[in-house]
Amino acid sequence: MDENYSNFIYEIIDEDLASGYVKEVHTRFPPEPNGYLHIGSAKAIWINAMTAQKYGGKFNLRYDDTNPVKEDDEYVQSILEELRWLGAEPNGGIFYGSDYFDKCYEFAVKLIREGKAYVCSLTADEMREYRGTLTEPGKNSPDRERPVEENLALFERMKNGEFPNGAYTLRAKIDMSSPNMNMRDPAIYRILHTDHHRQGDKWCIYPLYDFAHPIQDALEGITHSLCSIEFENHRPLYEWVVDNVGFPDPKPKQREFARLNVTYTVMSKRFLRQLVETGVVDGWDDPRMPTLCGLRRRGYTPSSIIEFVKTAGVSKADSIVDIGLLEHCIRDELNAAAQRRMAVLDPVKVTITNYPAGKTEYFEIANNPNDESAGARRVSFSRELFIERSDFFVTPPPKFFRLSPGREVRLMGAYIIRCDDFVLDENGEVKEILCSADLASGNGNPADGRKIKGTVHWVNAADCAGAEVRLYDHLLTLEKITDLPEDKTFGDYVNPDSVTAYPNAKLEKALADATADERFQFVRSGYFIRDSKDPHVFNNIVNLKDTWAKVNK
RNA sequence: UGCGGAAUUGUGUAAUGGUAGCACGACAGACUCUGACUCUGUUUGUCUGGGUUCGAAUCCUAGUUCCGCAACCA
Repeated sequence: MDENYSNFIYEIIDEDLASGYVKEVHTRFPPEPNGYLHIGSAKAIWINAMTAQKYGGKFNLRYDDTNPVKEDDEYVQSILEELRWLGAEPNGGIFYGSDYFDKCYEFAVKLIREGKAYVCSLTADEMREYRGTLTEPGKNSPDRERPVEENLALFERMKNGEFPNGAYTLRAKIDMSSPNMNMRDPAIYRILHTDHHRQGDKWCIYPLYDFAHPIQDALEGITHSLCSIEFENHRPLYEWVVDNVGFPDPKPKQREFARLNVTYTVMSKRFLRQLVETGVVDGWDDPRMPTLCGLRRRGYTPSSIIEFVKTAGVSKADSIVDIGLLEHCIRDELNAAAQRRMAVLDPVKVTITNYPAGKTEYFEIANNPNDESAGARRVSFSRELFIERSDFFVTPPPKFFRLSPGREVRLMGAYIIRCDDFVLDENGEVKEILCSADLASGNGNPADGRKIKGTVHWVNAADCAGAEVRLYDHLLTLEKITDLPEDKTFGDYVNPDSVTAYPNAKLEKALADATADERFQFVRSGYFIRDSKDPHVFNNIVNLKDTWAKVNK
């Protein structure tokens, strides 16, 4: 990797390498399979995968599946697919946290033997009470000094299923008066009589994140465990586990970076799930979702997402990156690579009065003006066409240089036409525009050398029967990201314009020149269709099917 | 009121004692078979107050603001 995205992460790695503490850098991406990956996940993936790549090391995928009540196989496959789609092949292997349950159990027993863990009978409420508060120290559990033999016996009985959920926990014996709440004798095992998506009913006790994660990292030989900032307070506990379980050097080291936030959307799986479950969106891959599968359907390429994450950068400061940057990244790429198609979204009829009825001719139009190798396509032309309603003004505003009475404009790739007249309907709306074409100039430049300032896109009316286009407007727009009152659902915070636009967005008369009967998803000239100050927004339409085929080889 | 983080232009991010740079956006101009793309140019920033220093975004000091932590979630 050529980019220096974060010195504060490289620093420790460079040191470890220089001192010889670490021979080969090994990172991991540890998603909990409890939902679909989103663009925030892409940041974590990129940081871990690219760090490994930069140092010529390894990168693991590890499903962090230690909580069977929240996880599901449904998500396991999608996570791997999306990792690969992003190009982050886990060259260090694919693992499951739950495959280390035996080891975790063994290490827990070891801690008990050494007097570093004890079985506690406090209820959840009592434990909270004993823990103290942010400003007051906690107090020791009455079970804290339970003899080792007793702890061992009790823990084994926990494992054997002799107790109901919540009856006991196994706790690390650290310091109930630590200013870091995570160090106040954290629970490391709990009883949970629930089948595991992978382990079935083998276990009824499950290790908690703070215990399982450092063990998983150490067992896989992870040298640098890069995670998001909310785990920074957990780092001392992470190190406590690694040290006290007694892993040999090089021990894994945790370092943290700020999560990715993007304007007008949220990453929280809890919220995203709510959108799916309440039917606000069609599913996790709804094009308005910030999930990777949603972005993929919307036409984002993996490279554009990586580019976005890379450009947004890495730091430890809270920030919200403008969605405009994401759009810039895809525009930049599609502008160079995507094939153009013309489509008229809000059509008004144009009749070429000096063109013979019944005649059809074809123009060759470049698929991508920036890329000759993309070739050209044949586009049919006849007496009746449609153009964009916004490309014609009866009384043009200043600096408008498209069509209006008496003015000339270029039909893209075809004739120059002049508006001679127009017909209004009973509501005073323009119903038809009557034009004459400069047939002598054809699709070339005018013979007399006059300059034609405007160019508009168009479609042959004959091609339009039955064409259907589906538009996906913005990503979900939210007014508030964090303050969600109890009595409100997530849907209450969705911009109604964005939501209602969706089911109504099938445009009956949308037209595509090349394959009029196919359904397209649209990107305009490499530009996503979204709110824009420019009225002339629907220009060249990118055929995403082709783009996908190209990008996904 | 405890602990741990973080504050650089509209947004994001560089610069570890030596000209505050880059990207996105915005604005202006050129170009153009779309006004897009491209090209050129411009504007705006070191949270605050002290201090050290020839020189401070950077070091010291006192504040301010924001984020995270009191699950048997991750």
